Amino acid sequence: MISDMTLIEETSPRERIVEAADRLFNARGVNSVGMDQLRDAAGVSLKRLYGVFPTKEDVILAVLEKRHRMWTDAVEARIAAAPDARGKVLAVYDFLTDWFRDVDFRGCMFINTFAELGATSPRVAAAIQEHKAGFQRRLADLVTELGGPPSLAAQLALLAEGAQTTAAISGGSDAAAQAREAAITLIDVALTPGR
Amino acid sequence: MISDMTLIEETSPRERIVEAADRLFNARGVNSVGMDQLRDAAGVSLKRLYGVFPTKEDVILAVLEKRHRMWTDAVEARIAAAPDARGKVLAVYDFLTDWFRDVDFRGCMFINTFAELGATSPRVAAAIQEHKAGFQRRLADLVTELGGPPSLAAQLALLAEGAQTTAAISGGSDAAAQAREAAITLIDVALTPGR
DNA sequence: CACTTTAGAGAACGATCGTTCTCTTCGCAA
DNA sequence: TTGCGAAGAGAACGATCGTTCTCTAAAGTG
Repeated sequence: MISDMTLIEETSPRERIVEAADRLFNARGVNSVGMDQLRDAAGVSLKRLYGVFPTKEDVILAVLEKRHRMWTDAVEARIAAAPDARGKVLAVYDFLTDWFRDVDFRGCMFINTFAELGATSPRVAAAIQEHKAGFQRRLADLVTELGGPPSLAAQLALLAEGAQTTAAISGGSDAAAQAREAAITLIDVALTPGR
Repeated sequence: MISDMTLIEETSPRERIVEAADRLFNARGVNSVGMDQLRDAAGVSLKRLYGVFPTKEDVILAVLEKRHRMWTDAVEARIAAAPDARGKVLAVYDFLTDWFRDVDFRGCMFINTFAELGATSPRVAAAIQEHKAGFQRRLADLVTELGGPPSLAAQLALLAEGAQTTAAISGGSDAAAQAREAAITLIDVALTPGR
């Protein structure tokens, strides 16, 4: 025994499960992926799978947590790289542009999962609402730094959400560019002293 | 025999099936409703159900068609009641306001169904894309009447889509009002000669 | 080495799904 | 009345789901 704490040699079973679940859930939806396929994709026995996650709902919640973390980190990296407050707000749409170009993009998993389980699983619904609320809060902070009113933040959030569903359904990554253009207009108007 | 054409005495079995399916699909999602529950809700035998719709996918397509018709009719009624071109564009968001207030509102069924079946059923995916494309075309026509550029129509569509997902997930019908406000701003800027 | 614990492989279980089949009843033409 | 086609009620089927159980091999401990 090398250490008394659990040691991660390559990648832990938990990580492999979450990673495989993320990939499969994103590609085919939550309900279309069975636990057996999860076991095969993760290279883990069913016993261990259920040892780590007692329920499929727990797997889903873990995937959503990971998505939330990666999404937030990627957006924050974009924001941090922007030079000024205005650029920080627009960085959100730059992130969307890159994201929509990803070959694996199949829409926002939070929106998709809410459509599948929102009416059935309260825990999943709450996690999704928390994610969206967190994004809106972050956007509100950025808008406040910019000197804009809270109503502007709400409008910018609508543009981001609309871009995600439009990109998912109609395809094409230009939804992000259109959202960015609209955001620029809304910001300029909100920050113009006259009117 | 009263007539040689099929006579609709009360409501036809087909209508009853589609109406029940619409209500159940909207409330719990497409995959969570079985054909047996559909039979019970429609008051129809399984044999007749499968006689009218050979497949569950056909039921879903029929429900989407009905939704598309009712959605389009309701929006067009709002548009027709507006006095001028600008009001006709804003009528779209007035419709959203009313819609989100409906106690049965559970998000846009097209978005929800795409999340559930978009990756699995090409026919369903195509119907959904056609619905969204039709909305964008109608919006583009209204914007053209207004004298605005096509890019404005795309931006206004993003606001409408974002309002629908936001209202579905975060609840509250104020998403429509926020979208309307943003739309006013975008329209005003696009129609202002200077700049 | 003997023994206990652990974990892997996968069969099995009960539920539910979409779909089909069986059985029975009913309405109606001859 | 007799015979027949249509339709309702619901059992049944095969597949798949989430979850649990069994069996066996391996590994750590005395």
